[in-house]
Amino acid sequence: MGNWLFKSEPEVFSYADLEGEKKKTTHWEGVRNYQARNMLRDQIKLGDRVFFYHSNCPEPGIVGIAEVVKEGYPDHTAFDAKARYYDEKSVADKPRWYMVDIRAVRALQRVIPLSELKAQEKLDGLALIRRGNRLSVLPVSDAHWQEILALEPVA
DNA sequence: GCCAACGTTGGC
DNA sequence: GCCAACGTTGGC
Repeated sequence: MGNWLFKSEPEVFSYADLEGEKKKTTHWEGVRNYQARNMLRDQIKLGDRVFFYHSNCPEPGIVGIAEVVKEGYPDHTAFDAKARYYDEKSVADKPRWYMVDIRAVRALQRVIPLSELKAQEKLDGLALIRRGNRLSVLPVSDAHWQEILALEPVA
């Protein structure tokens, strides 16, 4: 089973928004980066776990857990000329962009802030805290997943 | 294929 | 708002 971290700007789509969706499920649309696309299309599998991360906000950090309920399929929002994520170079018979569906599992008891993740020696190598990594979809190793969850309990 | 210009991400 | 770190684009 794979572990991932998905970034979202809470002003655009927050973890609470995910919980408010029908069946607490959404399609992870709008990823327009080839590395992230490859993960969505090829590597992210049904049942994989996802940390939901809030970026570009007062307290960036991990706020919840979701799971993959549908594997990679074409991101149809790229086909719609009126949609925010329209890409004229992606067409239905040769889609350029992919997405998966995720469902909310639970909110964390507290936000685990980026600053705290950075301070953990045990999380060395975590893609999120490697210099300059701006991908919105990132892998998380089993060991790192466990280490992060171990940070959750409130003292 | 190189590389400068430009746009975006996202922490601070 | 600033700016570092990328990714993309397009001229050559």
